[in-house]
Amino acid sequence: MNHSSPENKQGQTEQQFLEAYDVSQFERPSVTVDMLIFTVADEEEQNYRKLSAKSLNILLVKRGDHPFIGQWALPGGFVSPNESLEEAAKRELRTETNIDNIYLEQLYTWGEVDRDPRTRVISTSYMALVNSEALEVVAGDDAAEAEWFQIEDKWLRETKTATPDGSITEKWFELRLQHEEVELTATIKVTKTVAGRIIREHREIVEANQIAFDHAQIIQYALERLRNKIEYTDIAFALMPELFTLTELQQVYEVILGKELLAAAFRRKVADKVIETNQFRKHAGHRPSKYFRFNPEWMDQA
Amino acid sequence: MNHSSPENKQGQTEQQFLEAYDVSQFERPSVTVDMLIFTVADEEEQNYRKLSAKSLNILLVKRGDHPFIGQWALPGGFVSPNESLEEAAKRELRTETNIDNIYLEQLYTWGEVDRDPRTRVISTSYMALVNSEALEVVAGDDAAEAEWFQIEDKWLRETKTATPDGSITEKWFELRLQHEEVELTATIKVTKTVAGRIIREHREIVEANQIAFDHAQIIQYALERLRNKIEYTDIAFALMPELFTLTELQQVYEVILGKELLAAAFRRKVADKVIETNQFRKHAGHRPSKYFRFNPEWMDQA
DNA sequence: ATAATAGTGTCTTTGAGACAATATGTT
DNA sequence: AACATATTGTCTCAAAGACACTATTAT
Repeated sequence: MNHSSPENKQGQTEQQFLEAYDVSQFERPSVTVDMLIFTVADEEEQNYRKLSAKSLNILLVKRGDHPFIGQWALPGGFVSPNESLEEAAKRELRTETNIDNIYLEQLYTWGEVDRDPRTRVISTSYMALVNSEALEVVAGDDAAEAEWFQIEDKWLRETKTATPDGSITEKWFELRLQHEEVELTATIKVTKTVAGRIIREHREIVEANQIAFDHAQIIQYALERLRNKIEYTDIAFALMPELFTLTELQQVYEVILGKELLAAAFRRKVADKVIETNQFRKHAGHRPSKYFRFNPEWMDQA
Repeated sequence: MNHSSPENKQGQTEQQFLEAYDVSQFERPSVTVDMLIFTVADEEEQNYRKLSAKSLNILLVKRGDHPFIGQWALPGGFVSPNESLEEAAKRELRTETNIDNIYLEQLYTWGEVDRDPRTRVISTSYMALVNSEALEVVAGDDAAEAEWFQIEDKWLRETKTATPDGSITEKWFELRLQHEEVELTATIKVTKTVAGRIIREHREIVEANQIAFDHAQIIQYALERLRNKIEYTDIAFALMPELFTLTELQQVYEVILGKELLAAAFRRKVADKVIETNQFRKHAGHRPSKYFRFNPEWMDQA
């Protein structure tokens, strides 16, 4: 990359320009990262031989200061001047989970002017997926309380209105986050506008109980992304331990998609993505199931 | 949302806290938006009865000042304190195209520490799609030169290396942007790492000629997103004029996907998404083709 | 008449859904 | 033996790919 010799209209070379550049000439917002750390966990054990159900969980921290004091929020923090966004995300992840090498993906950047009452804050959200065995490793040295909340994202209702050149579809979802006795809820409205050939989507919090900032909205967005991506990528395996049965894998798909799948078709679909081992999950009160591992040779659309 | 009464450890109510909040306590980066404005245009007319080929184009502006003076960059600018990210993107769009109601989607936020030599700049990129009829409406009052560059994204080569618990796949792409006599090129390396069950992707500029900042990388990322999304959403129609023939629609898919499609299958696939009109495209030296329009009632996975 | 595209019919292949049938350790 | 799940086989249906065939204009 050569960009040295020429001068600008003020007759400055690039070096002169950069030396004279006044960093403070524009007002700048604060920038933070928010972490959506998901895992799939077993729910309480049932009667003696049934399989335990799975649930999708997200890590939240209790706010110890204003604003939204006492409410629950996504873990996160400010991006320092000398670290990239992704480095900041990884740093937050380490602080919260002590786990290092896990799936991390940038989700979206939230930039509404008044999303934080303190000052202008622009926040980039990252989604991390950790496998259920890591679930115990909660919260590092951080003073804040951190807990796993069980997620339920319930479709409530939908309206569709005609407009001159298209339509507006509004969908309401109820997000319910639960940890022991604590239950957080929020209602989110997703608006899809078709005008001419142009489709737009907009997300908005109708009501939030004990969920800080716009985080209910962010969580609901992440859930939708997760549901989409699990269908055409291999992220599901990031939620699995090293060895797993195909039924466990299927349960993970089911809890994320929110619907039941047929075992036969499911097994056909994942057949290429897993490698059979010769170990078995035993002592379960029924036929033992074979353990599989992820097949790293598998490549989507290779 | 109630968050009023309680006090924090310093005994402040929320109101007291907010009044005392020192905005300047953290160093803050600059935040910008970068616009990826795409359109599909006819290439020069061929011999008397052949169809004209289509090409994918992107709008770039020539830099009039350091850094990267004289090179070409994505249009964009700083986000002001009183506008949201999306508002900033729309404002930039208006400045560059004078078009208002077009497809706009947030793509990704780029946060490497040294991506701008002036100061720490975090940039959120937005992708806009404009229909070919709007192509003439280039560059508003902005002093900068703005031009449409024809895009070619060529796969160069690929290497795959085994690691203890997975593999590393590197793909090289050559991005070539052309406007009349001006030709910009860049080589981008996309690295896909499989380690255990975790897959990561990383993008990096190997070499860039006359493309400013990390913008070659951003463009290549946008192209990949565009290729993906055209397969499972209706964004293609945002690139079409009000009325279009099915062959034109197919050409748009082909130029974005970079491969030829079979007409019969293509027509079946889009059949539900379009509405037949009774107008025809004539005087073409061959059988006239029927004009269609987008069917706004169509809903993916309704 | 001919070039060149528009548009349809149909055979094959592939993959998903449905569901029946078989297999097997634990209590 | 009975339970509860594991695993496979097969029929059906829908969508995609391949390709041949028919239709229609301007020159």
